[in-house]
Amino acid sequence: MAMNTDYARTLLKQHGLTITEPRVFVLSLLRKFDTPMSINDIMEKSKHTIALSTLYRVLADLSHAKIVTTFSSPNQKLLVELLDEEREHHHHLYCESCEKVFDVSLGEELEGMIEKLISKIGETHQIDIQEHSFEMYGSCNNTGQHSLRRN
Amino acid sequence: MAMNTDYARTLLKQHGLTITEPRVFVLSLLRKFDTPMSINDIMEKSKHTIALSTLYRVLADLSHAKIVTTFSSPNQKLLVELLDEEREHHHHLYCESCEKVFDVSLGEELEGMIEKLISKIGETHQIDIQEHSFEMYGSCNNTGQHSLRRN
DNA sequence: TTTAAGAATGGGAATCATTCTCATTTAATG
DNA sequence: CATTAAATGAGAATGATTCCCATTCTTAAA
Repeated sequence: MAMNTDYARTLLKQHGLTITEPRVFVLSLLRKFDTPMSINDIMEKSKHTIALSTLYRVLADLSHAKIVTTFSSPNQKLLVELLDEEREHHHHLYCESCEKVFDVSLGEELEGMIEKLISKIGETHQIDIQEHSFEMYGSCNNTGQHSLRRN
Repeated sequence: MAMNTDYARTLLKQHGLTITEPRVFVLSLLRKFDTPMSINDIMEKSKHTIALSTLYRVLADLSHAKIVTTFSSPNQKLLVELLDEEREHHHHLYCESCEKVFDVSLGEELEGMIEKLISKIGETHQIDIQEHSFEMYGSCNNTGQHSLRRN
């Protein structure tokens, strides 16, 4: 899997993280597929050349540096996604039959309303609300069958 | 902890579930505190007289019967909440410093917009969206923590 | 370039939540 | 109260994540 590693190296440097093989691999992979990936996805793609414990540490580091975000799917699997500057604020739609995750943007109007609502709710509860997530769960017409793992 | 068990017994009967001590205890407890509770909360309140495996089974049963709902807090802890008919559709606000969970209603107008938006998104992605969740995360003072820990 | 010091890694053990197994107990029915 | 299926308790098994530590790699300075 020959990948261009410049993207990853630059990103790491920009965030003051040392450039190591596992970090570069993970970032390049996330960039290549440009979709949320699970621990297992990444392990498989690396052909298990990265230690599992290292992968967790790498994701924690990238997450703290705000290079990626992590969240969990309805079946509690950890998913990781790049957090580009250009990538706009979005939410997730899970298909529980084909097990895909789709990025969804709500659009300015609704996001604006939500923001306003959130600050009102924050005041009411005396809580500084830093984040919110909106997730949707559904199923496509692939009746209950899991799709073969995609590349 | 003397509790009135009529509520629980009636509820179980209504849903065709057998009336057993662990089920009655859990439902009475949820009713008494009327707030989302974790596995540990319930175990502590029961003074560990309920077996842990039983508690998981009871929650699974109650959940399938739609007597309760389960969801997880940002630190991946399972939370359980009663699902009354009267209890209106609501969302959750997590305070990550005091670790409380608040029920929040968005109000008719916004919920309506969201519903409309959801059906549009569903069409776009050819997915039948059955559920959605909207969650807010904040803190009442300033200490936060992520699910991926790194010291 | 070489090197020293700190940072990151690999591998495996430890931990934690959840599920499973099975022998025993209990609830519902008549 | 006897029968039968369902539920429970206890602990083992599983699976995900974190921890520990000896070894290796990165970086920055010499």
